[in-house]
Order: sequence, then structure tokens, then C-alpha cells
Amino acid sequence: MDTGLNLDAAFSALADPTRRAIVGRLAKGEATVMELAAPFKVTQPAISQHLKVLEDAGLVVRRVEGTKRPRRLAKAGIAAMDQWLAMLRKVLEKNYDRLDEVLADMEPQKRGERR
Amino acid sequence: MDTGLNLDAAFSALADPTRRAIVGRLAKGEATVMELAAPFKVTQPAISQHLKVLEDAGLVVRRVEGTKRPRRLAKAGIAAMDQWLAMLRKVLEKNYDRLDEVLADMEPQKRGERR
DNA sequence: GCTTGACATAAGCACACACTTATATAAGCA
DNA sequence: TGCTTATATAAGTGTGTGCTTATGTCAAGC
Repeated sequence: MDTGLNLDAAFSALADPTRRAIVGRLAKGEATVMELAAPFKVTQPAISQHLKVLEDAGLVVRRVEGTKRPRRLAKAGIAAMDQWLAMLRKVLEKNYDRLDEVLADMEPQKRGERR
Repeated sequence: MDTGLNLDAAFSALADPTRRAIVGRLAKGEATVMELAAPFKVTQPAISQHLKVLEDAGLVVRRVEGTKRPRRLAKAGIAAMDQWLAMLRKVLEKNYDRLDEVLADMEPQKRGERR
């Protein structure tokens, strides 16, 4: 029942804080590699590698402009994750039982076997 | 702008297909470790380890019932990711140029740290 | 044509991760 | 009391990831 889109790649791409920051920057609009690299301490190759991960995940697309390769967000990848999460959100909003949640959190642990 | 929840942990937890399947199963309701392990070819310890990752990410909570430890979905973690993605979706759908406008357009209560 | 600027790719390394088997703990039951 | 069930933790191992430096490519400008 899967759409075939790569959720693995999308979620693991966004697992990295640098890549989430890149995506956050691209939410403001198109940007070149150099522009994307500027705020970070890492080198340009590192950013290029991050961008490759984001592109392979379908979250970002590339354009050619002279010697530059501006990136922007891709709708497909974002939509796929969003859809998966929407399913969970729907379940939670419908079934969430506040009291049970509280009780689970307050469960006595006298024997200290937790974590 | 931090929800207090760890997006790093949440996204990387869901990067693993086994863990996404576990979450998918929990969307149908509470389940024990053995029940969660059944559909997979991996061993029980592996599932316990996956569950620890999901719990640390705030996506799943535990309850004590005799010798069993049934898990269920936790609303907070899912909501945090959902919110982050909603911001991106909004940018893509509305074709905004600037993130600022999107943030200004979002519900005030969802923008900052509450409580 | 040669240099520069913008990027991609390659190789190597340290560390994180998913898995395994083996063992520990705790509750229920004969 | 011991045996079984449910789960957690430990230790070891192979694989993956993120970073680095070094180098390659390709378009622009002189």
C-alpha cells in the first residue's frame, strides 16, 4: 500500500540537523551551494554531499544557471512524509486518552527497572 | 521556536523502516513487545532496542502491566514533526517567497513554546 | 588559452547504528 | 521453589554516515 516514494530516504535525510537547516533555508527561497554553505562551519564539499542526500530523497531539486546550481524545495518528497504523518495525527487526535497517558507516565517503578 | 522535543531523534527514529512499521502497528492500538516483534524476522532484543529509540524520541510511551510492557503512540513527538513539516508544506502550497510570511500566517499558539 | 569561481567527486577516517547471541531481571504459575 | 514467559541489557561485529583534504570539471572573463 505504499506510494513507492522513498520514505526511508526522506526521513533519514531530515534526521540530520544540518540538512534540516538547509531545508529551512530553502523554504525562504532558492539558493546556491555557496549561499547554503555560508552559515555553517563545515566545508563546501560537505554541503554538496548533504544536498545530494536531499536530492536523492526527493526533497530538493537542482537548476542550472551558468556555473551555479541553485537548489529549491521539491514538493513530492515533503508531501509523502506529510501524508504519512497525517495518518498518525488522525489516529492520535481521535483516540488520544489523556488519563491513560497520565497514568502511564506516573506508573510506579519501585524496582527501578526502568531505563 | 523549539517545541522542547528532539526533532533530530524523532526524524532519525522514523528513518528506519522497521521502526516506521512499529509505529504503524501502534497506530492501530497498544501492543506488547512480543506482539510488535511477531511480524518481523529480527529477534526480540532488536525490537526492544528499536522501542527504546522510539521512546527516547518521544514517539512512544510505555505502560506496566504484570510482566508486560505495552507501548502506545505518544502525541507530542508526532505533533512536533507534523508541525515542522506543516511549515514546509505551507511554503510549497502557497508558493511563498519568504518564510517570515508563513510564520506570521500560522496559528500563534503553534509558533512558540507553550507551558 | 589560461585563470578563476562554483561546484562535484574521491579517498580515507572516526564514530554511530542495526543486528546478533548470551545473559539478567521480574512476574506468573505448577 | 523452581520453571516459564516477557522483556531488558551487554558485548561483539559488520555496515553506514559525516566529515575532512585533494582533485576534477565546466562555464565566464580576461
